Amino acid sequence: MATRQLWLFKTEPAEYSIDDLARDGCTVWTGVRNYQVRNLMRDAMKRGDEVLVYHSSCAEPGAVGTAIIEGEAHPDPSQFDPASPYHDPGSSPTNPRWLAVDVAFRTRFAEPVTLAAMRAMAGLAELAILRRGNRLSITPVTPKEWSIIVRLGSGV
DNA sequence: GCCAACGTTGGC
DNA sequence: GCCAACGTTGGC
Repeated sequence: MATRQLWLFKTEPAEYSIDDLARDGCTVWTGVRNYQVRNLMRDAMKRGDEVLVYHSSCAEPGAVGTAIIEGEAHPDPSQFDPASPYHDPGSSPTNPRWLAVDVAFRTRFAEPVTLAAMRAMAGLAELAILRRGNRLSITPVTPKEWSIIVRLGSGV
């Protein structure tokens, strides 16, 4: 079995929250419009990779649960939809510019792991989203970081 | 290819 | 709403 990779996905809960994902069970993670993130999805993300779901741009930013990648990256349908805020008139179905992955709900943390709590953990000093100026909506997570955050989320 | 202007992100 | 940080755009 290939090595399992771990990721952190940011989402604005006003737009799509962990509760929405729990309700839907599975969703197409659309709207990535950054080339670095697209390349991560295309080149590094695999079925079975696990995801920390993080709420950003909200009253209490933090990690709120986990999910799993259901398959390889595929063209993001929202880029072709003129009614979508993610519509990209410069992209065409024969040469799609943007990709999406399918993500399935796994767990909702008993306690949200707030940004402040993560900053307070020495073991998370290198976590990508805590680094100054980080703006990527998807970043890799190490197994050690994953276990710290999941343990905090379990309320232990 | 440089780089200034502009737009976006996201915490506070 | 402010602002730092960074990506993208477009004139040259």
